[in-house]
Order: sequence, then structure tokens, then C-alpha cells
Amino acid sequence: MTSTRTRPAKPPLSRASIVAAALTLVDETGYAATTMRRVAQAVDTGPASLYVYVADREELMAEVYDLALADVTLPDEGDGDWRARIKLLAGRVIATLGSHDDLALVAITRVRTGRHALRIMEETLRLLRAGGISDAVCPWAADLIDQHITSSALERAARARAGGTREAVGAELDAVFEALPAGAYPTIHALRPSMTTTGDLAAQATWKLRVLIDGLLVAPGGA
Amino acid sequence: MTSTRTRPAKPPLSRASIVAAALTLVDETGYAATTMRRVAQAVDTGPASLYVYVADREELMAEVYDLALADVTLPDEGDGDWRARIKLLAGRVIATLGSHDDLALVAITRVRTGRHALRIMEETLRLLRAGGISDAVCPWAADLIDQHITSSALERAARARAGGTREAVGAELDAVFEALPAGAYPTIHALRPSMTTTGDLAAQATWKLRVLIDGLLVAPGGA
DNA sequence: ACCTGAACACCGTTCAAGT
DNA sequence: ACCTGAACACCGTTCAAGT
Repeated sequence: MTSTRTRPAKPPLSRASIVAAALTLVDETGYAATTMRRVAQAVDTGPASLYVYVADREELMAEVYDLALADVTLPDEGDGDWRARIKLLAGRVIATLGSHDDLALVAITRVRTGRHALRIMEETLRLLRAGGISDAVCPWAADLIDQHITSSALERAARARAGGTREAVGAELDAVFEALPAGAYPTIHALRPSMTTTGDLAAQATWKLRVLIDGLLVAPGGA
Repeated sequence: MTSTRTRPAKPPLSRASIVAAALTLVDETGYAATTMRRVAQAVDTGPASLYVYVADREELMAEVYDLALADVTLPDEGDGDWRARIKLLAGRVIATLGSHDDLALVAITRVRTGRHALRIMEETLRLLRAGGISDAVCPWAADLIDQHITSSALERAARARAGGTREAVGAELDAVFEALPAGAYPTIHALRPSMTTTGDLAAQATWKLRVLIDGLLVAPGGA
């Protein structure tokens, strides 16, 4: 015991500690509420000090995004063929991003060049190529999968945010559909039982990935 | 000439005129820059006055979103079978939304129950059903298509925003890929020629829709 | 040389006070 | 009854002035 301090010195400010604090804040208070001022508060400094380590909020959030992706493990040989592995990988990214509120919004406004984003992109392309998808089409396919991941993560985050009110949201939407004139919207009316009964969300997610990945084989450049 | 006024009286404030002014502002200055204060300025009043006609910015933007969709024409009998028509419809919605900056962001934070959104949803479901997609799966397919429309519109808006700097963006990304160690990212490295050469954007968009729609037939509940 | 208090130029929304 | 000026509680970012 060379020190008599009863509380540890707070860690010195650094880019990594700021990014980590921001991710925690995203989880605790949401993406929109994670402001530069609140992040500064979380690391016990003033907002101006953050700008020594990050250029702006967008850059900070891009770092937070990539930190979140660090949790994604790549599928391995035991996980099946290339299609099964791509589906598994995409599912994992959706689950991970979707658990951090609207963090996936970063993908909409930013080209992501972070370490983990690249790691996942490399593996996606590798699997596509292993599956015989032509070189010209691989980037298109990866982009399509990435679009699906982003929108699905945001959908999942919205659902998580609704949380306990999930039934309320479903009921509200069902009420909208019920109120629609059956003459003008016959199909919505007829499908109403299946429209709101989101039923098995996992089955729906799996089905979507199947359409996307198995659909690669029917498009030109597919096999 | 019963009036001697040299300038017409400005139209009285109304929900419709506010929404129309907001859409114009989105086109001229962008989605994020379309603030309540600027919309108020455009209709020659103070920001507080808007709240007589709309509950908040989110509701206003939902109205703007639906107004934009008014421009989308549904395909007709001459446009081919159900798959061709769904692709055509989706393509039109993507083109329309994508031409109004990030207006498609509305779809991420909101359940859209506007007149035109419902009109398009009804037609999508009708075509899916006409194609023999099972009732249980139709809502899933419509949702998948809707996700694709939203993310593609946002991608297109981002590209339009880059505008003249398109080559610069591509070159920047290519530089990132080139700088990657070929050892750690062999596939990205190998595919680099095809990665940035976005080549024919229209062909890519068509290819994606083909994967999605033709993929419906290979998934369970498809035919 | 490094850090930051205070300020700048904005936001969305509310509500008391006017007409 | 309807409308709105002024205020409230925030933002992201900058920079002069400190240590």
C-alpha cells in the first residue's frame, strides 16, 4: 500500500475511454440522447475537451459503432456451408447492432471503415466467393446483405424500444387496418389476421434471410 | 380589377400549405436542415404557430413523406406479370423517396399510415397474393420489400448528396481498400477492381430487386 | 503545449399574454 | 377563440484565455 487514496484516480481521458463511455450511454439512454455534452459528463470533463480526441459527434459515433461490432464472432467450419454461415453471420450482426438502440443509423450516414466492419465485410465476401458468386456480383451481394442488416437492426431496436408496449403498438396498427374501408384496401383487409400477428419474429427473420441468400442463386452471376 | 393590391394576399395558414412548404424545403436545403423554425419562416409566421396545425416535427415529416409518395404511379396490366410489376413499383418508390434527400428516414422512426403509403402497401400485397405467395408470408414479403425500399432510397439520397464529388468518394474508398493489408483482407483486396467501380448503378439496382423478388419463390410459402 | 470556460448560433416546444 | 412573442431547456462546435 504505497497510496493512501481511498478512491482510485479517474483514468486519464483517452479516445478509447470516451468511445466506451459513449457506448454505455447509448445503451442506457439511447442513441439520440447520447450527446457530446452527456458523454463529456460521463467522463467527467467539459464538452470542449472531447474535441481533442474526436473530430465531431459523427466520428465518435462511427467509433462507437465499430466497438459494438467487436462482439460479433465469425461462424466457423462447424456452422455449415457458405449459405448457412452467411445467414448466421448476418443474424449475429443484426442482433448485436439491434441491441444498441439506433446505433445502426451510423451505417446510413457513413462509409464504415472500422476494423470490425472490415473484418465482417471480408468474411462476407469470402463466403460469397466460396459459394461461387461471380466476382462482379460479390460486392453487390455484400451491399444488399449490408442494407438488410442495417434496416433489420433498426427495426429490432424500434421493437425493443416499444418494449412492454409491444402489444399496444400491434393493437394500434391493427385498429388502423380495421378502420380501413374494405373496398379500397381489400388485400390489407383480407390479410389482417396475418398482418399484425407478428407471430414468431425469429421465424420471420430467418425467412427474410433465406429469401435474400437463397435468392442470390437465382439471379445472374449466382452460381 | 376589384382590388388595388399589387401583391396577392398570402394564402392563409393551413396544414396542407405547411406540409407543402416543408417538402420544398427538404428538396432545397435537405431533411436535417428542414427545422420547424425554417418551415415557419417559409410560410411567413413564427415557429409557435405551426403547432396549431401539427403536433410536432415528427408528425409534420410523416405528412411530408406521404405527400412525396403521391407522385408514385402504380404499374398497370401493360407492365408485365406480378414480379415485373412489383419490381417496377419498388423501383419507382425508391426513385421518388431517394429524390427528397433523407426523407426516407421517416420510415425508420414511424409506422406510416398515410394515404399513399397504404395505397402502395395494398398494391404490393395484392401483387404478392396474385403471384401465389401464401397469406401467412405476404406480410413478411411486403415488409422485406419495404425495408429494401427505405435503405435503397437512403443510399440513393446519400449518392445524390455526394453529387459532383462522386468520383472523390469512390476514390477515397478505393484508397482505403488499397491501404488494407492484403494478408488480412485477401478477398477485399482481390475484388478491389469491382468494389469501387459501382459501374452501372441501374444494373445493380435491378439485380438487387431480382434477388429479392425472385428469391420469394425459393423460400417456403413462395409458390 | 495542452486544456477548457464561456460563448455562439442554433434547436423543438411551451405558454402566458395579447388581439 | 385564435394566434404568437418570448422564454425554456437544450444542442454541436469554437476559441480566447488560462495553466
